[in-house]
Amino acid sequence: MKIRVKGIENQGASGKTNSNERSMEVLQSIIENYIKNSEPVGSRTLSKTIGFKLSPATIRNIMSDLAESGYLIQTHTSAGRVPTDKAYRFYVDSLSKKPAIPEQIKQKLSPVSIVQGTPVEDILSKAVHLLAELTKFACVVSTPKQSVSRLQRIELIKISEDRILVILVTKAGVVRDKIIFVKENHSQEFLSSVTSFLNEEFKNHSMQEIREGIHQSIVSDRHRYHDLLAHAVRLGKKAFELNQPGEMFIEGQMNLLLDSHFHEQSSVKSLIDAFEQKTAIMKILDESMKNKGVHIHIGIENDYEHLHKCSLITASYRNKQNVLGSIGVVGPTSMDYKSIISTVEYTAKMLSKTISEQSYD
Amino acid sequence: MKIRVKGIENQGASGKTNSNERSMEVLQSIIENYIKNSEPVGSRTLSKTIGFKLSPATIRNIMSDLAESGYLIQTHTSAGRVPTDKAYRFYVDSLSKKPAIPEQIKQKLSPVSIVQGTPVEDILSKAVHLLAELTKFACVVSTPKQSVSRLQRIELIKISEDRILVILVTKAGVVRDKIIFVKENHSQEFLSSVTSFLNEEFKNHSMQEIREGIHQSIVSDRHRYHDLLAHAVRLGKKAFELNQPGEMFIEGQMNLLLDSHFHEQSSVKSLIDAFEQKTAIMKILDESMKNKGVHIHIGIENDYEHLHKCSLITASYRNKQNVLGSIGVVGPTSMDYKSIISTVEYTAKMLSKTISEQSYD
DNA sequence: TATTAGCACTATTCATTAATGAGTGCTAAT
DNA sequence: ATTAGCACTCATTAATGAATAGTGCTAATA
Repeated sequence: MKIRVKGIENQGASGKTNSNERSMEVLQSIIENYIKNSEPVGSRTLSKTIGFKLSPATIRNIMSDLAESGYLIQTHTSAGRVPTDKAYRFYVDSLSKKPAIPEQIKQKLSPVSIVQGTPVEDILSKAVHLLAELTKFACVVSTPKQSVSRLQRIELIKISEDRILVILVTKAGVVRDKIIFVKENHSQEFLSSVTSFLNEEFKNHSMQEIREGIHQSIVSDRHRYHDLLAHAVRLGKKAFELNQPGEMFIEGQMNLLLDSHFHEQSSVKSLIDAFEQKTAIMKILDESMKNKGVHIHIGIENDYEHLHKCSLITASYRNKQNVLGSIGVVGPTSMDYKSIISTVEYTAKMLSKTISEQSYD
Repeated sequence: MKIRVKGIENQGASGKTNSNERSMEVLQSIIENYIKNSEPVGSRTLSKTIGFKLSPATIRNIMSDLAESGYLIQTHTSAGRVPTDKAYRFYVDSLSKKPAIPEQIKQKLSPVSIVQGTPVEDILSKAVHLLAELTKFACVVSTPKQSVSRLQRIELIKISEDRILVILVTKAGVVRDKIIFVKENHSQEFLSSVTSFLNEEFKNHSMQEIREGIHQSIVSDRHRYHDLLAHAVRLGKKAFELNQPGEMFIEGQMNLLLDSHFHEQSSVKSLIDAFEQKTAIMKILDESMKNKGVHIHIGIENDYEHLHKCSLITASYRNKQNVLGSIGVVGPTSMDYKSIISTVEYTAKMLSKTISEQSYD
């Protein structure tokens, strides 16, 4: 039986790091070649692209090993090799220095291009649009979670006898509205006093805290306030109740169709499903908020089956106080990770900067 | 030279309405057949589907005439015939009685399924989502134009020394916000008095009127109000300045990809462009607000070249007072007009009903 | 001992060809 | 006016074979 150093994995077992490093380099070349041309790469081609430092035969041997270790697959006997998700993971993990952002992209993403006073939603929408334009893939951005954002101001506006318009303004600059229905016919003056009570009491608290704290207020402070203010708290409870699920903007879905990797009928159908019920992507965006930096989900790593042929690159954005949401790219597993990663990262950074400038504190 | 009754067009010229009616029926059958199967329809097939009332040969003659009059084309010599946009126009115009809406659709679109107190944007988004689900095409809806909608309430909230958050609530139930920048450091009390002045002055007026009238106020009323209120009007002017361009929600773009008619690379590219720069579709939606009922734009009738392979079915929605916007479907020219038309119509109706119930008057 | 050249083998792709079939247009018969 | 019949056209399909790109293995080589 022939003994061979088997690619990257068992570098510990065999002392020979040399042949191993070479395997890694070959794998990297294969991946970059495939990313560039979207075609299975063969030994001869590869030998050429690395400048004939290794003969096709040698490369074949290495490739064979890499295939055995699960980094490459062949679509058929006489075809070249294609990187697996495992290969992409290796590739991404071994990426160290990020490429410089092209000046053109920098300019497009410059926060200057956003008019002062623009609502946060519009900024997000613009950012995700730009990202889609730059990456030529589908892009998503999640709107700031209400629960974490801090109250800047609440307004209660009487609309009719039994309807009150609630407007919540958060420090992040997000305005949410909702109508609540009430049995009592409160006067606008009464509502105004409730408003100032709620503002005094809860300004700068997060929605989460408010929702949890408001019941306490009722209990502990009941004796302090007269009956009217008990009413007020009940009203406030209703007002803060709106726990909006958190939205998501999608842009450039159609870009994916131009990509050769999604030409097969089946994967198109998958993508449609994935975007249709947005929960899976939303979950990934949420997850991305928990840690700093860029997050990368490659193909099969995604829990959601319909995304098995996609990779997602996400990064969170924030204002001075809090992480607010995430922005990201959805593309084929063979996307150009190097440039996409840095584009997403830069976009998120600019987005954070812009929003921080617009934030109310 | 052979003389023949040439299809539908010259029915005035030849007294023989009989053969003409038959042409129409044949054309109708061809269209419906094509809509159903998306395949060129031949004389034999058609003879079968209409129950052998006419022989293939006769049908061939009729078809030949229809082709000459521009209602049918052949993709190649030995293929069946395909309806032209002109044919669809004829077909649509001759549609009279609408089919009953299936109970299932009625249920899905029932306004009951919308929670009370939902912001208008959310209602629109839900409606367009449902429409896309029902029609399996791409659907669009335009948000209420600000200019026509009437002011319910304006609020000015001090955010920082130089920033004021303006919130406009319209009678249609739309809430818009914007930050304005000011040089003077106004107190919140001052802003409150400005707020009540503006509310008193402009409640129930359309944004359009307000924008036009506010300058007059400055001129004519300057002597009536002291200096402080002149300030107020200037502030108001800035506040009402925001003439948001009117947005559009798109849903189900991906549905179009599943449609066989858009499989060719070129038409996909066209569609992407069409949805990318939304102005063309927006224009059609705007146009649709001017008249009641369902509007139909078939293929080549669209001004915008990228939409030449699409038909748009639109209908406006309204509250009790005003027409607010339009909702519509974008699909292939060979869509099932009968059912799509009635679905769009019904959706618009339900949407109007829902919004009217939510409206603030 | 690692590398490489050489060769047999395999599977795809591409162009060519031929058969099939759907459909038309025309002419003559009804 | 309608229809049957027939020649003709063109797309689609399947089959064939040549060209091509690739592998795996073995033996020669540095």
